[in-house]
Amino acid sequence: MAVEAARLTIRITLPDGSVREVPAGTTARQVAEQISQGLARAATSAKVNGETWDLSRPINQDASVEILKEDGPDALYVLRHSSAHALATAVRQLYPGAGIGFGPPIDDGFYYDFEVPRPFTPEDLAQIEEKMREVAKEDQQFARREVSREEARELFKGDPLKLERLEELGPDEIISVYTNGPFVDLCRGPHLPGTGRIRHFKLLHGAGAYWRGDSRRQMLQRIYGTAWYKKADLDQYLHRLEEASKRDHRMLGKQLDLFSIQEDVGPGLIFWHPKGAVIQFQLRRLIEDEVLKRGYDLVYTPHITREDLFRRSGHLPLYEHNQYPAMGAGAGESDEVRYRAKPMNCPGHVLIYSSRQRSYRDLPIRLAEVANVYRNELSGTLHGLLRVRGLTMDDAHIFCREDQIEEEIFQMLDLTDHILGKVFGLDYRLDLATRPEKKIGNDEAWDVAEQALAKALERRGLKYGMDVGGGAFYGPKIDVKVRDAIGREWQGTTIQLDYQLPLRFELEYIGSDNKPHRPVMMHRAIYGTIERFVGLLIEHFVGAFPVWLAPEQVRVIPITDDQAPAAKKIHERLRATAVRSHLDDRNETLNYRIRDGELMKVPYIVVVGAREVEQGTVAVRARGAGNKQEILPLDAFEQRLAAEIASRSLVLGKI
RNA sequence: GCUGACGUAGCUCAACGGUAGAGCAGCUGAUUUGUAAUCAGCAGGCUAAGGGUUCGAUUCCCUUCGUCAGCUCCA
Repeated sequence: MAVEAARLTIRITLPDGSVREVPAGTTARQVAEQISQGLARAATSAKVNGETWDLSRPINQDASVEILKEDGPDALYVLRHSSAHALATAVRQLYPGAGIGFGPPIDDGFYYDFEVPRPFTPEDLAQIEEKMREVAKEDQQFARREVSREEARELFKGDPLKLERLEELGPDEIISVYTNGPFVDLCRGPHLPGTGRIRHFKLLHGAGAYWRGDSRRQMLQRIYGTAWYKKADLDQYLHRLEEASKRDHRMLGKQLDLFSIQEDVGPGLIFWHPKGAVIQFQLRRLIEDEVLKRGYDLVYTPHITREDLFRRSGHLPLYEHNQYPAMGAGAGESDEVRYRAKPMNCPGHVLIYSSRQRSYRDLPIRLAEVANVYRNELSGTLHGLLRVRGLTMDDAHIFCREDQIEEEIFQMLDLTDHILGKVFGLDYRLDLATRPEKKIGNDEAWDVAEQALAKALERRGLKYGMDVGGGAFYGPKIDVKVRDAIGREWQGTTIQLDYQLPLRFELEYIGSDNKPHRPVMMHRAIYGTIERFVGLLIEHFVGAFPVWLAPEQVRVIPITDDQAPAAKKIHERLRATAVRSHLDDRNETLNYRIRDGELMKVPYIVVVGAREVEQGTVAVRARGAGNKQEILPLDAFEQRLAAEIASRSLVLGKI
């Protein structure tokens, strides 16, 4: 204590490496003012020894200090955090009894959760936004204060949600509260100097949200908003939201006539129209060809099975909430027999494995099946193709010896990269998901399994994140998150290790020691599900598929009826070489038909006029190329097209 | 499943509690087109379904189904 008191000055190191000696207790704002008034005005917060701090918080020790202006993610987080407080301030003024939950900054914005007797209506939101503008105009200063636990309890005695949070703070944690105008919040901070810096914001929507994210607890009313330092940034963000909705696969699916979901049949069940079915067909072909090259065998298994199978596998009762209820027995069977639609293929593949004796020489056995399964997903979670109840998994199960695990995982990661990275050009991110709360099997087995996955990932030199508690109930997994063009992440590929099913089904192989051993089992799906994958592809390509995947690859358009027979011949010749060609000889203008072809995102429009018929050429218009057409002999076009399809080129016109 | 909003022609959208409309698509005819919408005519609806209030309901209320956003869950 005596030593500290003796230190009247501290050393502040700035980003450029320069050092300033200032009195202890100097704030970042004072440091900024020393540098320049302009910097002080532009400052939003500061990085003190790597932590984001309020400008007004006294610095009492030697520190590195960086003044944060309005650019950069940290400064935006501060703005949005303060915006959340301004929102809560407004809500508290309009609804004095409102309980306050959490109000954090998030990507692109912020939210705050309120406990109110009646949910907010859109009109309420407009009114709240108005009030929030007043709060911003008043430029209420944010004041940070550290308080004792007792003091905090007193401060928030009317806020049960805050009290609950308060009691979770550890004994060593600093309890800080922030005050702006009439509003006090238990909050770690940091904040802007005042609400006056919150200028360009918009409340987006309200929604229910469970307190603490727990569906057993009360539902609070969450208000989402976005905030930016510059008006241009706000406008750009709102514009981006609009653009994003234009590439929504549900809308494009309708426009391009790819698929439908019909109320008469039920939610989450997909009708693949001819054009969408083409895409599914190509994906099936691709993966089936590829796994055959990689030593898998294809199998087919029943869609319904006796429910005892799922009892033995452990799906019942653990996974029952996701399964459709049991249906009755087949004719002639006992009334006590029940059947279930399969939610997963693993038990079926296990039965193929166990249908005969296996030798260590047979392993690994890799069984693949592009199969439909049915899962009774909660209605509120369904979302176009991205979350459905009738799923088509490109599923496979690998049965192998312990010493083969790492190599098999390694190979699966290679297959994943081949399909996602090379063929489709998608960026993806890996997560290692560990044991969940609801699980089967003991912790020792989980330890071994989790380590095996980590080892394979590391051997491949892949970066991965941890998803603690995110594993399947039967084993840990490596999940692949695919980012679509809008930036949202979806789980696609999944690679799962499973020690449980082999145990439950008492799987065996005869080892070189002539004794029975238990194989290890792995589950994996590269696309994840065809539905989700196609949905992602639609959004990724904005419906403009590469030629090999395009439902309609070529549209042949005769200029007048005189060329219709010749155009028909060209179309039929293309179709005979398995090119997906369509003839558009409708009684419409050329412009009309070109426009229609472009809107349907057909890669190549082949125009046939009198000159082309005479010379045996075609006038090819590539999608999106405007009126830059290319005239070439039909043979040459055919060859180029064939090469482009065969190479699965992602870029139009490139082989 | 939960909270809220929404559901009108094939699609996108209008219509104070007072006879349901438009554009596109479709059909018929004219037109025969050289690279993003030719013209005219016609047809298209138990306003998601069911119940209620009312002289009268697309409009107000209730129930069910579905969609959307978010939460929870998940491929």
